[in-house]
Amino acid sequence: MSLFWKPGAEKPQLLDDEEGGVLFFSSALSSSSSSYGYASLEKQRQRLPVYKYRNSILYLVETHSTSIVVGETGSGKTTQIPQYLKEAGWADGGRVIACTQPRRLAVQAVASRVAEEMGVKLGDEVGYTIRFEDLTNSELTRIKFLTDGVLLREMMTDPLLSKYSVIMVDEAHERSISTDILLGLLKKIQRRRPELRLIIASATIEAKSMAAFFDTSKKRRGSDDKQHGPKTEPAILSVEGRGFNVQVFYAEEPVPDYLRAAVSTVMSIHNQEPPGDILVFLTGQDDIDAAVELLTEESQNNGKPSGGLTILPLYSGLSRADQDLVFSPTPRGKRKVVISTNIAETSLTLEGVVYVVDSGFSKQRFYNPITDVENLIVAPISKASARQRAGRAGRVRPGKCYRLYTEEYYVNELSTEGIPEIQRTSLVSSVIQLKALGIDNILGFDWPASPSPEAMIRALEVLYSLGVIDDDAKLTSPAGFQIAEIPLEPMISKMILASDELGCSEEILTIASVLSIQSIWASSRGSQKELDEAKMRFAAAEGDHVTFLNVYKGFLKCNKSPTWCHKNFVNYQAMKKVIEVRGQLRRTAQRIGINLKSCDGDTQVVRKAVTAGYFANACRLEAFSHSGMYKTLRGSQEVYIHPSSILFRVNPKWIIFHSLVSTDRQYMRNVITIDPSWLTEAAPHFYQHRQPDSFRQ
DNA sequence: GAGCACTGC
Repeated sequence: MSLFWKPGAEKPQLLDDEEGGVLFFSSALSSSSSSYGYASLEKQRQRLPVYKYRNSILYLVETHSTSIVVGETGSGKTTQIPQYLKEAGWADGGRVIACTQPRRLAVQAVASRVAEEMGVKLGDEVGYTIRFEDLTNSELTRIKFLTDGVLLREMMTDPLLSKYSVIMVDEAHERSISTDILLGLLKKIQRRRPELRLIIASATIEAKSMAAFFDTSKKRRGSDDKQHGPKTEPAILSVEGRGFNVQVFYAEEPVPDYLRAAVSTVMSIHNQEPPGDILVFLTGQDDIDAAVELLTEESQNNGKPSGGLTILPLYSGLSRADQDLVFSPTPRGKRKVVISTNIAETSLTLEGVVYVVDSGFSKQRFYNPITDVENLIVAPISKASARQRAGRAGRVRPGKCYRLYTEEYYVNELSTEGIPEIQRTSLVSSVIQLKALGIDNILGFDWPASPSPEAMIRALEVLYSLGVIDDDAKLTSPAGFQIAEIPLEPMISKMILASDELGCSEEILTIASVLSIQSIWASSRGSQKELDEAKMRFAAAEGDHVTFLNVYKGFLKCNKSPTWCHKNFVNYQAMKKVIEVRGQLRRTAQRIGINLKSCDGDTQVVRKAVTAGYFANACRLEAFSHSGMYKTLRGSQEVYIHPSSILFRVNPKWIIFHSLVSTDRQYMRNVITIDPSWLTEAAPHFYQHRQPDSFRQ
């Protein structure tokens, strides 16, 4: 540490190439090429821990089909390994080195860093591809960063990924669905392309289980020695990180209320510890808002005026402006406290954090294949998560982590790693993707972690009912192939397909785009009542989907004006995204032969198209229910219209919902009125046998 | 009259 940064001066550019969490200092980023010369960049590269392993890594990649690199935060593996490979000739002869990331932001940030280090223009020799953005040049690009989802899509046109010589799958420990599917498929590709090299890079992975997955040497024992090719047994290499030491403290006794415990822990840190920001991990918006309020109270009773704390919430539902507040520098004499969801564990990196308070819980998605319902449940985190959270305290100097659970609990109760996403979600999208890649035996697919047979069977049932697969579980033609081509949930894609015949594709493309955005309403600002009133200006008696069409129309009519959005409680950023997604879907729709046509306000055909995709979510109002209770036609599950819906308290007799949110009750979000006769029209195989009973008026 | 961890094509 011979370099010191003078307070008040511009901070040096910081770029986290490990967790995918990146903090941009835009001014530093744009001026960096002029302020840092090539030599200093080269020196920076050599100071990274991974530099010592350069030759070992190149040797392993040369001699092994698969290499597993375990590198802790700050090791430099993501930015350096692709460059080492390039320098060693792996990109010669027109070949390309690929490096995948789970997140778009990480792809962009790492690519621009590497381009800068190599002194080339981003998009030439070094490029990246994410949805909506392809900054590569097929002639020039030798190192390509991309999201793992994009690489999966690329396999649809080039199943063997033949242009790549080395594929590095980064952040593999996160075990996202796309990463797992990608790993399964890459293992298959390796058999056909022995010259392909894989690098699995991760922070805390159970390297041995990953190595076992890629180890095909046993089956080939005896022939291995005679072959001149690479060893099929994976190599494992560990690279140390560059983070500072973090001292971990545990609760002496189990904590009855983690919210209060978190607040009092923050207060005692504030009162007893030297300066440094505090990051608190809680589970969700509710918890966080409550903790902010409680902490604000406590800190005001603390003697000092305003308590010396700047307290900020952080979760994805916040507007961009509110999220950006956590990055603003802490005022002199103040201490910043950020109370956050898991978003600060991987997606966002906060500099200046010295203390972490870890509740030990997070919200996790679980899927019930019997009811086909996904739930968000507060559950204990894994040891890997706990370590990751603690590490957030050691980015700028040695830090401290306070765990609101006992050491015994950590050792005995927390699982080593989380449950892979593939075992916690509906498999409908994954199955259709594999089918489209020609993997017909889904049950026999070699997954890094197998999903449950129940979930696989349920996915096949759903796809069959949508007409995506036939009696032999093969993709139908053309419908199945068309639906696989659209990058959305198969139910939405089916809706788009149906809109072609019904002559309302323009409207359905709008609805599909809105449904794929979190929310188009500006919810965090102003009172709830005002938002509700604003919504009523767009309200359609037919339901939320048609209401979305009215908002979209208004947005176009005012020339996409931010002022109009503000006035109408519409989220401007979200609407811009709707336009973007819609544009992409429109191009995809045209490519697969869908006629673009508007139904000019005929909402009946629009609702029929929605029914074609979501018939399984049909509900009927209980005849004598005063509380607005509905029952699903399939399964007779008790459900209620969510208060955010335009049809809340209207309670039409027959409706279809887009999704369920389960809390104390099952709430239907985004509902639309239908005529029950459309159900048998849309899905005769699904509803015919139930007609006598369920359809009585 | 109540609530949406986080990604991604």
